[in-house]
Amino acid sequence: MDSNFMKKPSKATITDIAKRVNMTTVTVSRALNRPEKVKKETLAQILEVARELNYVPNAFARNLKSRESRLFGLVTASLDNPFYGEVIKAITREAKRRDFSLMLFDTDGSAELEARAIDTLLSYQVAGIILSVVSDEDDYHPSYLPKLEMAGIPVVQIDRKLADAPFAGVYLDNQESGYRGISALLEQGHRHFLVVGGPERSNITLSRLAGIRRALDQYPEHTSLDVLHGDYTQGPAREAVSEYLARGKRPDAIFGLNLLITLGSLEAMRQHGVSRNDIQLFSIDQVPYAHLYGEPIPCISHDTYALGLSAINMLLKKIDDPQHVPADAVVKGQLQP
Amino acid sequence: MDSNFMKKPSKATITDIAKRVNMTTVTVSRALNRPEKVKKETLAQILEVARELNYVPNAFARNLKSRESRLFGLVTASLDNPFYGEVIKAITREAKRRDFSLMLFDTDGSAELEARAIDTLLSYQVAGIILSVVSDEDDYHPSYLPKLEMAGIPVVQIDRKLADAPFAGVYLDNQESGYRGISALLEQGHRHFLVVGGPERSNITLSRLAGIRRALDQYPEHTSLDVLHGDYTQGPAREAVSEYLARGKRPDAIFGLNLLITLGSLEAMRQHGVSRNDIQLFSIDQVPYAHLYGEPIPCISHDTYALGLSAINMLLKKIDDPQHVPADAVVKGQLQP
DNA sequence: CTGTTAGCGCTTTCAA
DNA sequence: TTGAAAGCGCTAACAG
Repeated sequence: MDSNFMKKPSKATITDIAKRVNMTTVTVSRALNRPEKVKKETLAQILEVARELNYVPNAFARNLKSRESRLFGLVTASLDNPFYGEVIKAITREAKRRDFSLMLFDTDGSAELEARAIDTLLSYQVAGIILSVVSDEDDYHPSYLPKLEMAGIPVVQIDRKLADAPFAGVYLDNQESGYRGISALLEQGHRHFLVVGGPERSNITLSRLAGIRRALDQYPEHTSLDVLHGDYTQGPAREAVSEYLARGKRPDAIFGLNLLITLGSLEAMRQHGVSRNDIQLFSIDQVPYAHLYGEPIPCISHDTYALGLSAINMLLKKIDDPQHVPADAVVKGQLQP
Repeated sequence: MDSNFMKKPSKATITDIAKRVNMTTVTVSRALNRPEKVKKETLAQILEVARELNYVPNAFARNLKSRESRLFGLVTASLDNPFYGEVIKAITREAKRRDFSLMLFDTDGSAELEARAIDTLLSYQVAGIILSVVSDEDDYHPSYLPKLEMAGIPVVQIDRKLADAPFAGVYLDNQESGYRGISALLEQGHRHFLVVGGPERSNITLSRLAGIRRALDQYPEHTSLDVLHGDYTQGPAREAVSEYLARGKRPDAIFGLNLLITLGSLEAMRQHGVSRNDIQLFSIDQVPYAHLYGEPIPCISHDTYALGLSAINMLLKKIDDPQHVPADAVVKGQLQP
């Protein structure tokens, strides 16, 4: 091929340092890792030369030998979904505290990219993985699963649950959120609902819908329910709702089963000149900054920072004690405002 | 097929594969990397065994030998700042396309964490770094700079420019944005302004202010300008503006020099019962979803996706052709609405 | 306190 | 088409 012209900016190694101080690499390695095991003067000398040469340890060499990495992997379908903002914050903070670094992957909703991400993470011998899969439908059986199980590294799932994976996870209280959301709307006097969810077979959507149906079934008065499905993103939700409104439908309230769906619904309402006085809007997940704009959108909000924290702590616990068998955790929602 | 009784799933290596097919590691390695250089049957055999054993290449061993990594580093002060959402999206997408993985660091505004992030990236022999530093003040001279230069790996800065670093970058058109923003407000008839910026000595803030002052100086009528400083985050901006309003000050318009500052200012206004009819609000950077809520906040918006794209492409070009000396790029703002 | 030896998993000549 | 030998940078185990 080509490009052997690339000058290799030969980085300083412990061998270079060793030569300069007339010691062996072993001593240099020790000086760098267990300073107390080296004579003070030697140590000082080595450290100085190291600094002089801008020495940076080679993580690859170190890991190859020690079989231990300080790396976590985080895989999500969309890093830019505000829902994950706080999650990521929590995870990076805790990882940092424990001196781990993070490798982030945005799978952009693609199962193939998800598989690639897992492969890469595995090849980097990560100490643990936090995983939010692209689909939580029952028939999603990612091909990497056997590999991942066999690798024997701790995995914690968040938000979306893989149907048949033996990993613990942190999830939302989906049924309950649906139940409480629709109940709040019922209390306000609304009777006719449009619920906009994710994919028809997504378990999260199914659970939330189950909660909603449970509340409606219990309710003594007559109610009605229409349901639209999308893919948890804004565009499809907007289109579906827009088409629905175009058909002249006017429910009392629209219940978006996640943040982006709600925003998409709101867009559709605006397109059709429908105000939030005409149709009440309700969301699962809080719309960022909404409170700054006047009328906030009522919702079941989730403490996503806590979710991230819980996940990373499960991972860390598992790493500290591999015997430990973590149990699933659930983050409960809170009715806003 | 034989079942697997191994309790400890020690990872398979090419040595394991080699044994199973009665070949050497060399052949296995070749089969995996240059399939065309291996006899078809051998290849098929090797690939099958590899799959059977759930083989995953060890990136560390590979890199140690080949001195070439498929890793990028991205360092920013706050991953959860919406400003970076699209930037990250663009970068992850392009990196993915070229089969690079991303290591993300959130320095949380701490110079020390920034230094650690760079060290880690260097130790992982990353192929390139995209860097948005914690401070763009002239006297910020991070200690890692010599190390980073010496490492000789491509670095592209974004948004915030390190005063004395020899790296190219992608920046915003700060002076111009200030100029155009205040001009828009002047045209609307506003004359008395409060500008809320970042740190007093931040070059970005200085540039934007310079643009603002230039416009005001040119303006024939009498105008006035107050300036408050914060740190580019929401809390301090809110406090500063709140205190300002508490003193009874009522400018015609408040100009927030970035998104979080504007949101903080808006919070302060709400605290003091000041509506956006009383005081016009203007921002640099677009407030996400604001248009969905009615009255959007007028602003100079920046195409942050383009910014990220530009940065990653500079990096890739530099990697493809190390001779290439990239020039700084500037992303221009756009007046909204 | 310091050195010797050995090897992690992989790739790279060079040779067959 | 395949293999033998060597070594990337580092650290563990055992001497001394």
